[in-house]
Amino acid sequence: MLDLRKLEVFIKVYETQSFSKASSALHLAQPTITLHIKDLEQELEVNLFDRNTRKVIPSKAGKIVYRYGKEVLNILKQMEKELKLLKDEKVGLIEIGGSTIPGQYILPKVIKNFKEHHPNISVFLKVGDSKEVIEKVLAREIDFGMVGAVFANKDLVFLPCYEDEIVLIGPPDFTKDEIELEELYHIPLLKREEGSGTWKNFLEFLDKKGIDWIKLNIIGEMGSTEAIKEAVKSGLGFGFVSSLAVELETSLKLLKVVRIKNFTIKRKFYVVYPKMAKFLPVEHKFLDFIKSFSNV
Amino acid sequence: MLDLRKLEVFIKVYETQSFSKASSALHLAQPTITLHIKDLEQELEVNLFDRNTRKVIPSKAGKIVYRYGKEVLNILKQMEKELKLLKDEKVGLIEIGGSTIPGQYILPKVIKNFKEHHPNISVFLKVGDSKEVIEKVLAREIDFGMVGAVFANKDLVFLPCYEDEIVLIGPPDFTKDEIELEELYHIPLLKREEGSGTWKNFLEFLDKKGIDWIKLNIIGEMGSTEAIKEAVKSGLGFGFVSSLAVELETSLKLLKVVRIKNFTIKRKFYVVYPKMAKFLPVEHKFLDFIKSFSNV
DNA sequence: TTAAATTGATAGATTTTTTCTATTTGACTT
DNA sequence: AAGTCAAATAGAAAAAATCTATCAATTTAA
Repeated sequence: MLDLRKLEVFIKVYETQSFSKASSALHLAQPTITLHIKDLEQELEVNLFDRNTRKVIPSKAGKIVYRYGKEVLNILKQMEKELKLLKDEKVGLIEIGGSTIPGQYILPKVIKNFKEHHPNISVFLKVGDSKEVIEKVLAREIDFGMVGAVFANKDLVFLPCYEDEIVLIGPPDFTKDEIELEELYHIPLLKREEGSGTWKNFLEFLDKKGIDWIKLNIIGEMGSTEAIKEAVKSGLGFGFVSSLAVELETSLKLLKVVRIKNFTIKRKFYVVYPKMAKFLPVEHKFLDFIKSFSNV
Repeated sequence: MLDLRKLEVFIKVYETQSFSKASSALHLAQPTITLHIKDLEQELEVNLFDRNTRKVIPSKAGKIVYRYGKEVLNILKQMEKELKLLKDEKVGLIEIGGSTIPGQYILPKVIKNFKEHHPNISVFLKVGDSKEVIEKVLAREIDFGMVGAVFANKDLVFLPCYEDEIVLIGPPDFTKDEIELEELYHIPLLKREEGSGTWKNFLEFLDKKGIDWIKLNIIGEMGSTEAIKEAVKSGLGFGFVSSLAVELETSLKLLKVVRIKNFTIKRKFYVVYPKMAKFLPVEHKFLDFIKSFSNV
C-alpha cells in the first residue's frame, strides 16, 4: 500500500525540483526526503527522478506519479471540504421522512419555519407510509422521520412530538354542531382503507371505548384523506380525518367539523431516529426545532 | 495527512459492516481495526460508524469518506497499471525527435523497421530544428533525439550513429558524372539559408580544405532541401544536399549526383539523450535498434 | 431466564517505521 | 585545486503500528 505521506513528499520534491527545498518546506530533515523517495521508487519499481547532487529531473514514471498523485490529493482535499460542511451548523443538508399526515400537513410547516431561521440549510422531505419511513431511518437514508405509530425496535427512539385530533367531518350545510355518540351509528360514513394510520387509530379508539365498528353505517371506502374530503364536500356522507387536514376547508366553510359528545379521538405523532446515531450540528438543530414546535 | 492504510481498513469495515471480518480479511488483529477507525475519526473530526458490539452502521460522514476513499484507491490502482505498462518491454510509448534530415529521411525508416519487430510499441516522432530537439531532450519531453551537430552540454550524451554524405546535385541532363574541384567555382549554385545544418556542414568542410565560399558562384538561396531539389530539377542550377534526400530522384533519373574529384563531404548524425537518464525497457530496445541501424 | 457465543473496546508490550543528527560523497564554481 | 552546495549513507532516537490478553456489551440458545 502506497503511503500518502511519501506521495506528499514526492510531490513537493517534484514541484521544487529539489530535495532540500522540499525538506524545509515540509519541516523534515533532508535525509528523510531521500529515504521517502527511495522507498517510493522501491515500492513502485520505477525511478522517479534522474538525479545527482546538483539536479533533480522527473523521469517519465515521475511525471505519471505526479499527475495521479495530485489528483489523489485534490480528491482528499475535496473530501475534507465536504466533511467540514457536514460539521458546520450553519449550512448543510437534512433529509427527513414523513408518513402521510405529518408529511403533508405538519412537516411542510415545520420546514418553512425552520428555513426562515436557517436559510442555508437545505431540507429534503420524503413522504411515504410509516413502514417505509422507518426502514429509511434504519438504513440512514434519512436523518429522522415523523410517523403516527410506534414500532417496537430497540435501535429506534420514538419521541412523541405532536398531538392531533381525528374529527368527524360533514357537509357545510349539516345543521348540528355536535351529535350524541348514538347518532353516529346512523350517519352514513366513508371509511379509509385498512392500511391507513388514521383509520387504524380511529378503530383502536372505538375498541377502547368498547364500540364495535360493525355497527357503524359504512357506505364506502376512500383511498386517501383528500378523497374523503372531496366526497364529504359533495354530500356523499361523513368521514373521520385528521383535524390538520381540514383546517383550511373548515375556515372557508367548505366542510363542517361535527363534534361527538364525550368523545374525542386523539392521536400522537412521533419523531423517530436511530438510538445510536450521533447527530451532526444541523441535525441537532432541526431536531430541537421540531421539539420546540411540539404541542405535547 | 490522512493515512491510506487506515483508509483501506475503513473501506473494508464499511464493506463487510464488521470490524472482525475486516480484521481477518486484512490479516490484522481486531484491536488494530478499532484503533485505526478511531484514529480516522479523530483526524477527520467526524464519527464514521454508529456502532456497538453488534452493529456497525456507516454514518453520513462515513458514506462520504467511503465514496471519496474508493475513488482514491481506484486512481492509485489506475496509476499502478500505467506504471506497469511503463515497465513492460513489449508495449509502450516512445517519443523521439529529429532535426530535418534525420526526422525526414532517417527516422521514418528506422521507425517503420522497429514497428515491424515491435508492433505494440507506439513511436511518436517530432521534427524540429536541432536546438528544439535538444531542449526537449533536456526537459524529458522526448526520450531521445537525432541531430546533425554536437552541442557542448555535460548532461547530454551524443552518440554518432549515422554517416551521411552531402552531394552535389544537378539536372539529369548534365553530361559529366564527375567534375574537378576547380569547375565548382563556375557552376551556378543554390545555397541554403544560414541556419541550415547541411549548409553549415558544407561550409565547415570547405573551410577545412582551405576554400573560401565567396569564390563560389552562388545564384540564389532556398529555404529547404525540397526547394533546392525542385529548383535543380527545373534547371535553375546546382545544389548541395544530403544524399539521403535524393535517393529516390537519382534512381528515377530526375536528378543527377555529380561527384567532385578528391572531394567527399561527410557529415555525422548523432543520437542524443540525457546522461543521467535511466531508460525504460522500451526505450532501451529502441536505442539498441538505432545503434544496430547505424552505419558508423 | 440464564449461559454461551459473538463482537467491539481497552491496556500494555513488542515490533516496525519514521525521523533525526552527524558525516560522507559527488558535482559545480571560482 | 579549494570551496561550496546538495544529495546519500549510517546509526541512534522517537513515534507508530500491531499484537496478545482481557473486558464489556449484546444477542442467541438452552
